[in-house]
Amino acid sequence: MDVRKQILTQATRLFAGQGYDGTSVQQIADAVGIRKPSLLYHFKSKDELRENVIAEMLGHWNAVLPGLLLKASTEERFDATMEALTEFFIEDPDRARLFLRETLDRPQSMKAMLAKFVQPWVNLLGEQLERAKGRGLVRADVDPEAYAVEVITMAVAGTAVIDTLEVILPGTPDRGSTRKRHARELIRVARSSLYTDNEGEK
Amino acid sequence: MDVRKQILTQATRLFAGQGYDGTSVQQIADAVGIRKPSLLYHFKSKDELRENVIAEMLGHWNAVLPGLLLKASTEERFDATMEALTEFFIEDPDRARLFLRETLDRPQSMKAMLAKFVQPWVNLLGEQLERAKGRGLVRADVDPEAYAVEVITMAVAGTAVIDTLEVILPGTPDRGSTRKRHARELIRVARSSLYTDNEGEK
DNA sequence: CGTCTTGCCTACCATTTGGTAGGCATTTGA
DNA sequence: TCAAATGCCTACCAAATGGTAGGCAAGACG
Repeated sequence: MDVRKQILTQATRLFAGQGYDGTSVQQIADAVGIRKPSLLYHFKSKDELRENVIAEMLGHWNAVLPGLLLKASTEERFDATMEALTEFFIEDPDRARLFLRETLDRPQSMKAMLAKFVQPWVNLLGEQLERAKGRGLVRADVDPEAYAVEVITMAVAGTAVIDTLEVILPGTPDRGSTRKRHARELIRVARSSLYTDNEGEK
Repeated sequence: MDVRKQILTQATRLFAGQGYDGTSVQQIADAVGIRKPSLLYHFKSKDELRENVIAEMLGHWNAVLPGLLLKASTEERFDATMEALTEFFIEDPDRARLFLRETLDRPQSMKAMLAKFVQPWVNLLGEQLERAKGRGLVRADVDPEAYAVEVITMAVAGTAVIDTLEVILPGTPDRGSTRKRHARELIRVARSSLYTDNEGEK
């Protein structure tokens, strides 16, 4: 079972970095250190391998996300959700790249996945935000679901491309601090555009 | 010269939709209605075709952007820049998808491009924002360049994937209105997270 | 007129692609 | 102990890939 895991790891890395079409089964086998047919013994086809790579990432996601979203929305600490979301992707930017590529390459299947796993939570969050709006906690002109979409996009895409976009940031010493700078500003933008000024800021 | 243009158009469409590696020269030729070697008569290689597709998009960009950024920063209407940026991509989402794919697929060459065409403008904007901060127009905790990166990411990636993410937005009637909803919230987020509350809001 | 260039074509090529057939050890387990 | 399953291999395959060679018609032009 160890080899299977290695294949998944290498496939994830390569798919995230070069895309599905840009990666050959041969390359993955080379990275693992086995022959191509050995790889195809573990995964019947390249497509099945892809599905397993995605499923693995979804597994991580689903293990963490629901609890977070629920906790955040009941306690009305919406920004905590987003911090956790950001952390999930920053922890391993390959996740973000993979997710983004899948969205670009297979929009239809991604729609199905989003409808199943993400939409219910966003709707729940939307209701909570709508209520918080009534109490003056959240800005009146926020479009809750659209806001969620923007923030998710910012977190996923931002993390996927930050290492490339860092050339824009002047005088940032190393990669780690660039990522931190990105994470901090992302959270600041998300928070300050959501809460009314007297509240959300502590 | 008409055929050449058609090739570029179809290649742009297909590269944006399926990626460079996911698109074959044959497919592009089919879309144009010519044979593969005829296409390779106009562009010596697939890679040269790609370069021309990118160059064409960059041409549009460079014709519009500098004037906008300059105007916006001298008049201190920073949000106007961002509205224009958003419009540029929403006008043709293939641009956003192409741009995003290129960033994922060829980060090195994208870095070079960004350093040359985008970074100077972001730095200029950064200085302006820093000054505006001193005068209490812009929030004190804004990281100007990081902010620009977040907003650019949101505009490009958001537009690239909005048609897929729309399943998250409940009860949006048609594609056009989903895009409008995205554009409005994007601008709201960017604006309200930049300006201090008494100013930027009219 | 005749030659040259342009633009497209058919025919072909080597290489790489995802995938299969089937053999050969090693481990499992009745 | 002996057969079956496991895990990896070599050898192969058809199809598709990016790209080349070279022909052929039509317009440009001295």
